[in-house]
Amino acid sequence: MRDQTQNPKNSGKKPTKLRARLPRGLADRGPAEIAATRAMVETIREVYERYGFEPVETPAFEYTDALGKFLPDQDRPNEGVFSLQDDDEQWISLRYDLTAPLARYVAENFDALPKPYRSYRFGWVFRNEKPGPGRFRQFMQFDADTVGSGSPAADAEMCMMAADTMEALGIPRGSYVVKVNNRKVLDGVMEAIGLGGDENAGRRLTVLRAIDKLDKFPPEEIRKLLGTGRWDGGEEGKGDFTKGAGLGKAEIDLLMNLVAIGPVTVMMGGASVDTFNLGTENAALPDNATFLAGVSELRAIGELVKASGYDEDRIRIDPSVVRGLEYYTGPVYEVELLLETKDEKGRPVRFGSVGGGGRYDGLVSRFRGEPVPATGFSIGVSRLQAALTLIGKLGTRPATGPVVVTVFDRDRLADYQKMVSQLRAEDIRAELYLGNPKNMGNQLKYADKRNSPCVIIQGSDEKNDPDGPQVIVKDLILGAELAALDKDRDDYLQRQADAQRKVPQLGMIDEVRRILARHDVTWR
RNA sequence: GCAGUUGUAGCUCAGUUGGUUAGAGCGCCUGUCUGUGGAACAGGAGGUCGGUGGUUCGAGCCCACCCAACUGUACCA
Repeated sequence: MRDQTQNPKNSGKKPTKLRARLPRGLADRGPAEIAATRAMVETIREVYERYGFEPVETPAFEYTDALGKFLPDQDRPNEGVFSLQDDDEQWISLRYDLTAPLARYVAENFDALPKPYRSYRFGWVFRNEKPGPGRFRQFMQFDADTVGSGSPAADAEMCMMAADTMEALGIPRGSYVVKVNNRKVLDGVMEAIGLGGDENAGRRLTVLRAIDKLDKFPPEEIRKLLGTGRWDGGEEGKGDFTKGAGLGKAEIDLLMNLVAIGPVTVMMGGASVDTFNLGTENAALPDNATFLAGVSELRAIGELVKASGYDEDRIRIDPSVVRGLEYYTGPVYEVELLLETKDEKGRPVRFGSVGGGGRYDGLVSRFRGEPVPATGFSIGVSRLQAALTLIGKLGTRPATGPVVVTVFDRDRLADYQKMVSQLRAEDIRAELYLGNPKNMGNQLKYADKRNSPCVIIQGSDEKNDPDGPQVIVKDLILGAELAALDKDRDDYLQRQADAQRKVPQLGMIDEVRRILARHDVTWR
């Protein structure tokens, strides 16, 4: 190749630029999102503190075996989680939730902690899965857990706190619901229809997965999943086939009856065996010990929340709630947003679950020889934030930028810098224009992009004003409104006068304050 | 993972039956503008046409494979 500078156009190979790009399922976050997250986290934190929980944080990495079932095998060490091998060849993984690390922390510090131990924490968690709309490979959760109490009061408290948190975040009563179920209820029913025992563990899992999809598919599709299986192409042989649980019609009827009351209000405090719609087929069920234990635990929770004044408009029993399949052992809860809205294409969007939790009595015990009951609740901060933004509960208005002091005469930089300092001393966000000051237009464009409330200008005319040094304070927000306005003469002239005022330099701070107050700018 | 759809400028998209040097709008940069952003006008930068190979005198267009994104589905502690 010859001299490339002579013919840059046809010289062929340009040095290949590195393409700036982000791995899929991850997202950058700008000032508006960061501010929104901060506000949400602070609100949630206040509620959790009020309930007596204290903060504790654990790192993003844990030994893989401490996280649970994912012991990486050689072929797919990163299935589901992000894992890597440490110097000493031990596998460590990025946490995929905040519960398993807490269990490790509690077990490791068991003797020093007060029991029951009540703590909260928020942070990023990571899942190596296919991302989708609203599903990321890094997202934020906010958890609260009570370790060392098997009392239904601990579970009831989680439900009430979930409800309080939703309302603190501005979601009106009736626009959310905390749904409560007990794993033992479904386990008991499955035992009663002959799915008990280790040899049926796989089928039980299939049943739970099918029931968990009730909010996604109509009942007839769920029946297919409970029976022989389902084609996702809509008809036989089309698309992917999901193998079913292989249940007969009578068993499917029983399960569907039980679960069908899902959306129906069940009186809290009145939960009994009769509450559950079991049909007439299976008289043996009310004798099943697991089922009865589940019902009795639900009743206990129901009575507690009822006594505290939380009615069915906030907390309900819903036998269709399944939640995580791995470690929940008893009560499970789920917070669902009932709001609907439209996406940018006008299609209805349902937010569904924005949080959940349950009792995980086995998780801490794994590390210790003794039983350690625990219950916890987790809010999907990222998902809830997306929902709140969409329904307009979180401001999407970009944060107001700093006051920009423009540079008119290059050799008077020191004067301008001094003005900046004066503003900062008064707790006003301010900065000197640091770009090329050759014309005023560029400086105003910059301030405009920064969302500045106003700019300060001082040229020689103002500096040498017969009435003493003056500055021009230009209100950019008002100026923007002015540009959009229809020309109603008097109004226009009045606003124009307000939008840019010449004031004595000594009155600069006051004038800036006036503008900040006019537009309600606080930078908080 | 499986299935379907789609890949052309930073963004949204044109691009004829395969035919010279691939276009538009918006955005970006520069100038008109050594005293004013959101306006106007003029100019400019920016493309391995997702990648590789093939068919052809000739491929953005046809074929094969690969990659990525989107949608559904599976998994989801």
